Amino acid sequence: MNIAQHLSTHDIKPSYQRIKIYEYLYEKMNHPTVDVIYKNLVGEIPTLSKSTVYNTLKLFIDKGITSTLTIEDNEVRYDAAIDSHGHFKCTSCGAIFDIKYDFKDVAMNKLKGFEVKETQVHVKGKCNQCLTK
Amino acid sequence: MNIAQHLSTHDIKPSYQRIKIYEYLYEKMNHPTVDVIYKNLVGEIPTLSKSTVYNTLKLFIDKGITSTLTIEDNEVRYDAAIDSHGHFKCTSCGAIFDIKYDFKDVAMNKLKGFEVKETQVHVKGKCNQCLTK
DNA sequence: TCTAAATTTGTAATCATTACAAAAATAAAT
DNA sequence: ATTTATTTTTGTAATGATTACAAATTTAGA
Repeated sequence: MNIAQHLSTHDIKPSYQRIKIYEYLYEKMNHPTVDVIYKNLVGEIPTLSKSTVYNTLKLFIDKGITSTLTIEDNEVRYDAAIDSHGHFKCTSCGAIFDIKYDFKDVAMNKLKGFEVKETQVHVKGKCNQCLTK
Repeated sequence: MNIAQHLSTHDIKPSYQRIKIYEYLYEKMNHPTVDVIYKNLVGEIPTLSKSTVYNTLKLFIDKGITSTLTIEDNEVRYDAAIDSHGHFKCTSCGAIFDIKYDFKDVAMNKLKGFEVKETQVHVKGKCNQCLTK
């Protein structure tokens, strides 16, 4: 995928920092926190500021090409995927897995007459690998 | 329900503050933040400290009689209900509704061999009342 | 009543995030 | 090509929620 083009299409001027940040999100798909993004890019962009990371992610969210997940009370994570999917966090190794779910099955009985804009499904436990150790 | 007894049963000494805080959680069922709990009780308990609210909620969670939900990135809310249920937050009036869902329907395909400890379902949108205004 | 333990409280420290203004970079205009 | 305006980035300070911690208070036991 051409990232500069992707940004432009969504009304975001493709600056160097923005391209790098989106590239990181998109290629790693590791649901990073701001801090993780910053630490991984500051080597390549020595002048990078955390403010820029915050600003850029906020812009991405405004323009609809990034979403957030808050699976742990104290850390916001970012995701280049914006389709409805859930997340599993392994409490042992910390890894986060995407999970698919069918929203039709979730809670529709109670939500008659409500307008649903966004759903988040978060699951915690132990992953396959950690269990077999 | 006898709150002092409920606390005792769960290995929590029923101090005045603890009873009042649990009573608030249990009777209001309004998924309050720490700040909301504090502001609502400080009239009745003038010496109350926010530290006590934090300490007490942490204790309740440790002992398994309270759970948390983080439907908004920046505010942790508390719930005396500990059974698996989801939450809908109206982005217009701010009200939070409990919603039931059947976890069997959520994500089981991907989670083969995983050990699930906790699930959270968060939905945002507009509630019935706000839509008909 | 005295002593020890548990609980509560207030304040300071921490940490993520936001606000904001200056600096740097980019684009537009002459 | 130079100046001017606009956008983006950066660094620092401010904010706000939460945690750490030690002193004060309360409760329980001897």
